[in-house]
Amino acid sequence: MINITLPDGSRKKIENGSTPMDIAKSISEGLARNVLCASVNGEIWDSNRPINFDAKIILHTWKDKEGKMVFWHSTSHIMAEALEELYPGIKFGIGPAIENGFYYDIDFGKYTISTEDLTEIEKKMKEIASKKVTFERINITKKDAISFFKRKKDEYKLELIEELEDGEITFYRQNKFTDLCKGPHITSTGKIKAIKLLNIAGAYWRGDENRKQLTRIYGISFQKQKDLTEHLEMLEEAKKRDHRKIGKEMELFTFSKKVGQGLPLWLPKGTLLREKLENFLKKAQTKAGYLPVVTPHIGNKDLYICSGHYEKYGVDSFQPIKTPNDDEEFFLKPMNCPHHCEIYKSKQYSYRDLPVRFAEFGTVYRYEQSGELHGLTRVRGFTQDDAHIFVRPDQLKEEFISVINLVLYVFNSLEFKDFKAQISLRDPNEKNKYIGSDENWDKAENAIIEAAEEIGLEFIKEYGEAAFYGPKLDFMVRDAIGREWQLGTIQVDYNLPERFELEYTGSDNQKHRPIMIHRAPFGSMERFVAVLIEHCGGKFPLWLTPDQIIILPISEKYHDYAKKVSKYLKNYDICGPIDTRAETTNRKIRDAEVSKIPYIIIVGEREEKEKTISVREHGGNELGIMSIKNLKDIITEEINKIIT
RNA sequence: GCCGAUGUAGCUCAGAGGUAGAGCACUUCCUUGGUAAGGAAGAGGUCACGGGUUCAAUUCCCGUCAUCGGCUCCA
Repeated sequence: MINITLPDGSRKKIENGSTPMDIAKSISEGLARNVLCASVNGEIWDSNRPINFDAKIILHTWKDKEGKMVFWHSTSHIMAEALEELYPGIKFGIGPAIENGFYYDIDFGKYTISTEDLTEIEKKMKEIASKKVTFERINITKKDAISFFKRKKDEYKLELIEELEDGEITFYRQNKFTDLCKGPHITSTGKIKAIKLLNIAGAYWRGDENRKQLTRIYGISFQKQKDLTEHLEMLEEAKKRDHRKIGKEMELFTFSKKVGQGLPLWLPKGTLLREKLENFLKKAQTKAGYLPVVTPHIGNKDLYICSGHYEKYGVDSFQPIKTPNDDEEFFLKPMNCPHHCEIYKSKQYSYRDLPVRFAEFGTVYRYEQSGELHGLTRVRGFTQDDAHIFVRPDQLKEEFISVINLVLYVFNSLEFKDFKAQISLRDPNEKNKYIGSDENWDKAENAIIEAAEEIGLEFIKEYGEAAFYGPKLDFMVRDAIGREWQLGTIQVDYNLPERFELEYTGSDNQKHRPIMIHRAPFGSMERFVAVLIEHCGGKFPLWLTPDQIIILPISEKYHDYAKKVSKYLKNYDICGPIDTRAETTNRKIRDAEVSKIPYIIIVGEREEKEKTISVREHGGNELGIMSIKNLKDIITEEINKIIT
């Protein structure tokens, strides 16, 4: 007999060699039906694999990430089997589960494959799944494993095996398909009831661009058809909310081949939206003691040699702009911090002056690889809502806390309710990758962690994700349809103050070095607007939307009255067009609804006579006849609720 | 940058070796309307760009550029 402990702390004695499935059955039939895999002393485990030692057991179902991952991983094996049947002789790379589904990297050799083929592969997969066979775990010696894949002439698997220790190698087999795999897998292929292959892409073998590019097929699977339908609907919804599509429809921004790839052009409506965001943050920053600064778009080469960026990013990233006569070299600025350091240096500071906070909506330019550009989320010229804060070491934690609070204020105001924080720390094994002393790194990392803990911010730690000059705290927000985006960032930097020899005079009358905090709550205006568009599907909150109202005169006779209404509202910064087309009212209403304007104002004979307006909210809710002042009050009150 | 796909009117897209079509939008006219598409007419395209094959290329081939899906990268 062995002892097992369940997550609720309860203990059970079971027969040596029992499986997680046996344990599930002893709890309930329902659980046994749903269990997909288990954690055994923290190791992920097949539900039909015997346990012969005392262990802590967690049973995983579809509800757990582990359950889904195993389910999807098993589906990728089924895809591989289907592919091998359809395209004999192909070779396999790796086929893991990912956040939403699975993929397999395949060397198709002589075959070419396109999206049209996916339907047939799916069909084959369903056929295989419906056979309800088990995934069989096979322990195999390294020698036998090698000879197996030598027979298959699969150099990719052979390469993987080479790196494994003899004795720890396992194969998994379902039907005729056998794969190198450490598992675990679900018990029966029959659990996979709904499969969808999503797309095909190229992927380098082992992520190395110097090695062969394999064909990657992405897919997802579910236990119920209904779940697949829902997932596909979510993808549809994401497509509808795509900021590139909405940006075009709502005339927010555009791109031009002539201007250049990755260089967004903000249209009037987009600019209005962006300026509202900027003003909102400026106001909050003023309250928090930030000082506005403005710096030019280029900087002398010496500036970047001093900052160390030139050395780090080198001639590849920095193409010089040369002055005609005296041979000076300038660079488009890829970040604002060196400029801000020089602003700091322009005067002397006492310890009483700190923290000093310089804020600038600074536009920067970075050469992103052409294949990486994507709408507004990845561009070559963008504006950071940047600020650099210079603090004394004893102020670091406190200032970090107030920056976190500012970021949280921004997210709350913009209805991003669901977010998490990631603290990026050094890779403890590769400390030489970073600049700055060990001691400073420790201090900075601890300050961030303590600050986050102090205000009760939930966070995860990621080792090896820090910038080369310091640790950071990034915010990931979850949007309305569940996707995660990285937005705001706060970074501690001991490096630049050192390189720029920044100083303040302490109470001891000695020179001391400040610490610098880089921070950007939005990250970049471009990226943030993109995420905001997708979060709200183009239906912006009232205080941000470029047009809050649209006025629809019933006929031409009421155009003058419409203009009066518009003028009145404009006095209170309530803006929007008048639809003067010779169209029916129904038509104008429809178009106004499609354009997502929050308030539709209809004026005709009655309204003109009574000096009123008829108001309808976006979505169809009629507010009825009211005075113009009444609507003004409704709108200003709603806006004031957010912007306090 | 790499692999693959795509590029036709302002937008969404159809089409074919013999120099182009729809819907929406736009303009004009008729209609003067009451809470999600009134009617008619018109205008609008070197078919991304540059080569090649051909009697003939927007269509086939090659290259370039851009976009999309990934990979790699990201101060």
